[in-house]
Amino acid sequence: MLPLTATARSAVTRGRLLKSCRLFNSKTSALSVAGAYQTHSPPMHDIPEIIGDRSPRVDISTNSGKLVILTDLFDRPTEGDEEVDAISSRNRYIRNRNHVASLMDALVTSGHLKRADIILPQAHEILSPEEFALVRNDFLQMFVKKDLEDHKSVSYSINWLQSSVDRFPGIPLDSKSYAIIIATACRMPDLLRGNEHISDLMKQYKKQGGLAKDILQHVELFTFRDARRVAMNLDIDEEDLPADFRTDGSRSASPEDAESMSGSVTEALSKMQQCEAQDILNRLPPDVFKSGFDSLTPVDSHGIKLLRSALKGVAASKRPQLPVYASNPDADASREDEGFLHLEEQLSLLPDEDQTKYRDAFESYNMDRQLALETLALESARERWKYDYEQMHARGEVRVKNINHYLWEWHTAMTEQLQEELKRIDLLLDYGTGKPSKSKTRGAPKSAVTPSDRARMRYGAYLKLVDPAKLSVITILELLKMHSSGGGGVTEGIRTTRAVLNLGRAIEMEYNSEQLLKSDVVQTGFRATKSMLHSVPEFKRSLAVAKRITEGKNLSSWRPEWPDDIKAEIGSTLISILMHVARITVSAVDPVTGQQVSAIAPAFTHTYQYTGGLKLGVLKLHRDFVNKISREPASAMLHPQQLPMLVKPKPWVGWNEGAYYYSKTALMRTKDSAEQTAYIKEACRRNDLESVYEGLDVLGSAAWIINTRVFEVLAKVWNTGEEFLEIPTRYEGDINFPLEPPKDADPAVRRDWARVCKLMIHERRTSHSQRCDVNYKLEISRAFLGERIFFPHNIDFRGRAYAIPPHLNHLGNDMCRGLLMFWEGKPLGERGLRWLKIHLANVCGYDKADFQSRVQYADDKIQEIFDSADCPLDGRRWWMQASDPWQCLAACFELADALRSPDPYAFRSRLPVHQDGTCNGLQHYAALGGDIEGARQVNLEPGDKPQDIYTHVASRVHDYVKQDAENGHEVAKILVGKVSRKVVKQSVMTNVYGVTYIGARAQILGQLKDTKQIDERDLWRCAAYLTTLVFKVVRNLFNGAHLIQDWLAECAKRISKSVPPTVHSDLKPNSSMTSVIWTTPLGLPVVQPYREIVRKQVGTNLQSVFISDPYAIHPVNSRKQVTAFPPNFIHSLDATHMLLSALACGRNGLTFAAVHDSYWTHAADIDRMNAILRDAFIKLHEGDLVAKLKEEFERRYAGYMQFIEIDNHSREAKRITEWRKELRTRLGRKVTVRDEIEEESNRKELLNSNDPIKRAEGAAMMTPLSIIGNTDIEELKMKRVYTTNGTRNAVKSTENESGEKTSEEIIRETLGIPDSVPTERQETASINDNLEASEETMEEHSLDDEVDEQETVEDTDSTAIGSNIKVLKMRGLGIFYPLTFPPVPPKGAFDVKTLRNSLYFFS
Amino acid sequence: MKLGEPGVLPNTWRGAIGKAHQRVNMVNYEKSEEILKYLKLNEDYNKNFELIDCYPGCGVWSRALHKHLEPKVHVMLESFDNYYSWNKDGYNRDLSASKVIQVDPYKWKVYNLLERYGAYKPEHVPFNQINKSLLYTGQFTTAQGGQLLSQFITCIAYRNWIQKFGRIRMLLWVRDTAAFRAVATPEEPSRGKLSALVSLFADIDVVAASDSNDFKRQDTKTGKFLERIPALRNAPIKFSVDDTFMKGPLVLLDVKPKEQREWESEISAHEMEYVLRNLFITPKMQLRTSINTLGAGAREYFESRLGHLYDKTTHQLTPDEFVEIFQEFKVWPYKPEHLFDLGEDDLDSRTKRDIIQFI
DNA sequence: CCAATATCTATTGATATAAGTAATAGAGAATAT
DNA sequence: ATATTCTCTACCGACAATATCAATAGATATACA
Repeated sequence: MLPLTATARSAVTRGRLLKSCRLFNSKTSALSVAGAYQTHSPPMHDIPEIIGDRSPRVDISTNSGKLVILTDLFDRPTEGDEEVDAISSRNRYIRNRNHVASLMDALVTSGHLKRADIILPQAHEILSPEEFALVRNDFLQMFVKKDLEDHKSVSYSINWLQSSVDRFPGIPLDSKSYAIIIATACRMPDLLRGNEHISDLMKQYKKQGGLAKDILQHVELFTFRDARRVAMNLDIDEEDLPADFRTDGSRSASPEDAESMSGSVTEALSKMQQCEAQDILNRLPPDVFKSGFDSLTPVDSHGIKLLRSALKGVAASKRPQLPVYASNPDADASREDEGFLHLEEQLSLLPDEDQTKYRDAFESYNMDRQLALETLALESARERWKYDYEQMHARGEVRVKNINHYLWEWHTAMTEQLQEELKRIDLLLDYGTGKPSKSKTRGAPKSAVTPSDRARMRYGAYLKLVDPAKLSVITILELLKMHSSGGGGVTEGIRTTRAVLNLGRAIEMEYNSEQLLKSDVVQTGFRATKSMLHSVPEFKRSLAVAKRITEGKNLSSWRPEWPDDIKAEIGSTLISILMHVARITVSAVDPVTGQQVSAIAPAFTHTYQYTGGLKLGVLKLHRDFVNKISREPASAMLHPQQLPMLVKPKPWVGWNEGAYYYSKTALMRTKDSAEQTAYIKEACRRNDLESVYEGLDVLGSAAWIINTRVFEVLAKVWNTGEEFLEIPTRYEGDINFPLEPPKDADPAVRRDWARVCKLMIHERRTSHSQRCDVNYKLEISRAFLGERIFFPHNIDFRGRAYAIPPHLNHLGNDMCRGLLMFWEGKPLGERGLRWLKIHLANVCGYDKADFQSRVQYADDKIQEIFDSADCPLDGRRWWMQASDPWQCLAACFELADALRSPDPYAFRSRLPVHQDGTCNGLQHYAALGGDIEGARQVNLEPGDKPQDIYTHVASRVHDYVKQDAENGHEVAKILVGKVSRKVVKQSVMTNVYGVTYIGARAQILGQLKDTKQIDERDLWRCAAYLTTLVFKVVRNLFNGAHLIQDWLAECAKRISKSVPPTVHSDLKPNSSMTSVIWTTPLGLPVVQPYREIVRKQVGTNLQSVFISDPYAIHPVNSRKQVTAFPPNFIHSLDATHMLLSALACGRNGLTFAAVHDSYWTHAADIDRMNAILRDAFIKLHEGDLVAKLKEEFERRYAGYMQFIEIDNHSREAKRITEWRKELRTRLGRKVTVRDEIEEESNRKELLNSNDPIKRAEGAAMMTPLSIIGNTDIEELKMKRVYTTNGTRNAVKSTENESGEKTSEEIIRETLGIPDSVPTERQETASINDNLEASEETMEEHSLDDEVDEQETVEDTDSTAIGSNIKVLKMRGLGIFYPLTFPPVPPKGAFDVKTLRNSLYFFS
Repeated sequence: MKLGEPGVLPNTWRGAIGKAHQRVNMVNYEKSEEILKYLKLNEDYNKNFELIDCYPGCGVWSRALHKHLEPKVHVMLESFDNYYSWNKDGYNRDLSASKVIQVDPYKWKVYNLLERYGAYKPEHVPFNQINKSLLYTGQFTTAQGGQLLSQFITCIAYRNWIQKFGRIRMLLWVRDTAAFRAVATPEEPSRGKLSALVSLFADIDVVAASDSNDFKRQDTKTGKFLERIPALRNAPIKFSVDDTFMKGPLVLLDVKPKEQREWESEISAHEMEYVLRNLFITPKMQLRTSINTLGAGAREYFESRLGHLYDKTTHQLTPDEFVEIFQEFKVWPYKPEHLFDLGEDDLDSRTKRDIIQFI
């Protein structure tokens, strides 16, 4: 048992939240990848305290001896495979531990014990003994419960128990197994028989060597009374009883009390919880409203109402919503929406006592509502559908059904269908097997079990875990959500694979939440017990129970993730059922009669697309329904999972403990990588992530509120259905396709026509998606209007933080950001007002001037600002021209309010003000490299005004262009005066991410095209030319950065091609298993997940889907490892910087939010935040991070072998070759990588032995390494040979038409037709004419220019850096050599501390 | 003179050929003559016709064809430098009334231009008879051959491209991998969309094929269809790998477009493609099931009209039955709003804007 | 009860699918010679 | 072992080709009305 984590947390007051969370302690399950990690302890780097005196020490030293190094990741799959093979069962669909464990869980939980019993042997073979013991006990518990129910006895269970010993040798029954039965035996009506059983079992257990008291140790199973009975029955000494069952004098529980506790503890406690809830309900309002907060009343305290109105569920007093947004909510509603905020504002007028009281009540109230939000949202959606349905029927309006009407119909039909399905599953699971049927044919009987029935037996148990009505609601909501959020790369509809997997996952989540809730009941029960049963020993016991259950939960109920194929089967089953029942009325024009006809059609269709000749399954929603969606508000289509929270998120305490209270959320968004998961779990287990947790908690505890005024403007605009900023027009009706070309039109014409049509479809679909997205955002905003909301955060695998709720969060686009502001207001003060103005200038895009100018900018525009604030839509709409219009509008509101308030400095501002890193990636690079020039360019160095790197690069590039132009460079001439900031910006930015020449050129091409200043025919050459220049300039400017980038890449290359010292399977020569892993200064292990993707086909109800087995470990994709490492490393640093800043801000009482490299806080606190974030950056970079990284690599990959090539003409190479030949003859077979490495490790073992003879033996042994001996490996390594001019392209590309002549030229020439253009050219009049014409002119032009180009390109070498120097690669002899890393590039003279005074570092 | 022997074509070509190295060529003149005799082409095409000859390559087939039929116009379209000059200035320099043009017959535009500049001027002949004023041949023996074959067939369905002049017969050299898809009949394993289209719009014959024995022993997959597909195995004329340059499996297909039938005027080939494409996604499923891929509610709607076909699998459907389905589909009120296959639309914003502007 | 066998099923691996290739260029990996 | 061809081309949030068939391995019932 580990000590409780998170206890040493800082002063952040979490009140009861924290208390309850501690119970959710994280334990790495015994089943996770075993952590045979090595711990070295190099000297600790003494890191001085960070930021502010109130800050406790945060250890940001990377290498302080706490690396998580997991070495046995690769062993397991191999063993597992063997095990699976050993099973050799036809029912091999049970593939892995996860599968069998989850299946057992499902079968047991759903009560299909017979089937579970059949599966059990397989579990026995696949699972480890510990795992199996847990699974068996789970089974036993359910079995004995049934036994008691059915036979009023436990004798069957005892029989089963006995046989179990023989059936599963090697896995003795543990104390819990006995405890389970004994505890149940206590409840047998026949007390005597019960006692017999108890003593028999006890005897047996003792015979097995167990102690009686161990049995009673399982306090969660026994009631107080039963425990006493057992003890009495067996003459167990009082002292041997667990403390919980001792009578220590204070016992006062009446028999009734005790009786009420019998039966399942959980049930009883849940009863109590209800009491408590009732109690809260009764007690709360008077408490809350005592001080005259009557306006709170409309939002009653029973969370559900809020939930309903929030999710537009049934509010009995309200008329159903019109299918448009009320753009100006009526006064009442408005009051209601703003209720909490107004109250909060007036709070300061009250005595402290009342304030505290109010706050407590408010938290408690929100806690309840959060519970409701997380647990009842599905019902709420359903209620809403039902309500709409009934309303329409009551009014007789059934001709045109609205969405909710349909959804209700589907839901009811689907639920019914599902129940049928579940009945069938029941039958199959209970009787489907072991019932021999007869047949006349030889061989296996033609059983009545169809293939689909067999499938049912696979997934049925899982399906039974969630209530059918819930299944149906989830299915509908999930599909609608996926439909609107873009189907995963398909233009129309949803990828089937995505749909089935997501849906399967959603069901699993629901099940897990329910289970969690059940166990949570115990906790809340505990709270109730505390208040109600103070002196009863039962209380103590329940405390122990609660503790045991919550602690044990992680251990005993290893709730394994459902395998993907199961998810797919469940998802596809549900979808097929929905597809079967979901119907809508559609109408169309009969092409023959011309009449309007209508019919009932399925709402969903399953079709396919071909992409590149490969099939792709797609689910489509009927277009009539799609139209409905874009017309009607998203109302009850909101997916209730992962909404913003009403209370502070549960603090993070483990790899899946944090954020929401009633569902598990992963701390890290992993990419289905077992490796990543293993590392993060291990790091959590070792409490390495306290700082990360705390940082995320700070981000999560920022309270937000919807900016009502922005919301109103948005809603108004939305309702017009017109295009507005990024909101596209609402299209309805069919797309107006261009006329199909005549049948005999040229294939090219036809192709172009099809392209145009497809594009129009694409456009339409995109704008629909966008509108849906806005719709969702609006709907969420609307639901939470006036509420204090929180965004729980988690991290990606590099540590960057993201808000979990999708659609609406502050990381979203301009609109999302405009809609959100801080809940808490802080008086601006003088500085705050200034920052507010600067912020306004920033969001207008005026962010490249110095601060004073930005302030001036805001002052100058003050009339516009007022106008925008006063009449956002009816005025001059100045805000709309801003680069971030919605945020600008919000800023206008805020600034106008502030300035107009009697005392602007006292104005309580809620608007988050941003400080953005100026090219943050380069900032980190510059700091890493101590690169003075680079540091200046990205404002690490103090300056009077901000440096804009993009402008700078553009001007340097332009200098070159001018110079070349003067020298007669034709392309340069074209470009003079046309190299703008915008043209180079993207490429400079992406340079940090390792953009290639080709990629950058494409970007520049696009930008050039946009300027429209350059002739089409020159675009390519210009882009190519500019790209080389941009690369050159950037490399010069950030030389230090590039050295580091190269160093990082080189390390990644070596690592990803290295092999661990112990190779367990023969590798293909080029496949390596080592991914790049490093630890951020905050202790987060980052594992690059890039591996070869291996997917298999899995059949489902709809189609077969192609999914990967996430538990298989595949060779790394070393290319991806290499190219992604530099950016990932930098991102892991910027994430660290952000979390450090968050930590410090949190501890200093600032509200803090961040979008990676944009940090937000109240205007008034910007100065403090600026100091904090600078300090954090300095602390981060004070140590030599690159050197530390190298150290870490050297430790982490100690003993790894890298594949290098040495000069095969060297003496050593020749000897190695001979040695290999020798080895080959010795082994009598081909030498593998493994052989060679084994030889080497043998040698090492001998050398390290204590036995001198062995040592001598080792010394005498020959391996490639011993051959190389002390020779400098760098000398032996193949050198890159640079030669001028590659011959590569000389031979290539002769297949093209000769020269650059157009086909037309050639044809004319060959046919001897004069150049005069014939006049009969107009003959093909169609949409093609334009196309063709333009094509031709283009080609003619390029022909004209061709001569020039050849000349100019040849003799301008000023720009062609290295373009005709090719690396000639020669193959050497490959050997394995201990992995080493190149020396880190020398660090420049820049002192990172100087940035403390840099105003524009973040600005 | 026999090509393909060392020395006749310089070995250096191999390395220098680039993509053209994939092109397998018929280089046995006698064999070519044998094929031509078997085809009895001279009954239909004698002197007074034009010949479009794509990728003559080594030029042996072209030469044999030319000598055998003596077309009044012989247009050779050869994009690859070496092959081009080989034909123009070398091996085929003496052919009368012939032009070697260095353009890529892969490109549709080329045909427009050739027509515009009068490289060939075929007569328009009604669709009730084969147009004997034009013959189309070529060696489409790269990996793209299959694509071209498929598109040529589609062109027959649309009666566009050269097929707009009438029913133009085509002698197409393709690889076995391309040929076998086109020649399958209902219920044959390789029956698919292409062969369905072929059987609707053309009579196709395997005239000659490589001898499958030449490819048997190789562990590579090359040429295995020669063995597996009866139509190829039983080709009237067999030739050996030694008859080819670049030694690969080769099949000569004789494609004769069918006459235009009445239903063709009602049904857009676009719709036919859609129906075929979707039905052949699940070739072994009954129409009852597969018809649902045609659009929402298809099964229910067509039950009364096509129910008699519902038990058949797509794989079993005959051309006539397809026509029946086309015709019903044509008048289906609830057909999808468009019939495009939206796959492969990685249209970036630039192209998008261009095209939008164009509209 | 066993043995042998016929028959059935699940699993796995292989193969085909569609159908314009609009361009660019250089390194690294994979495959063929 | 060396040469040629094939592939991919910026990071993260946000993963996904499918139908069909042949071969094979494993399970299970068989001789009755």
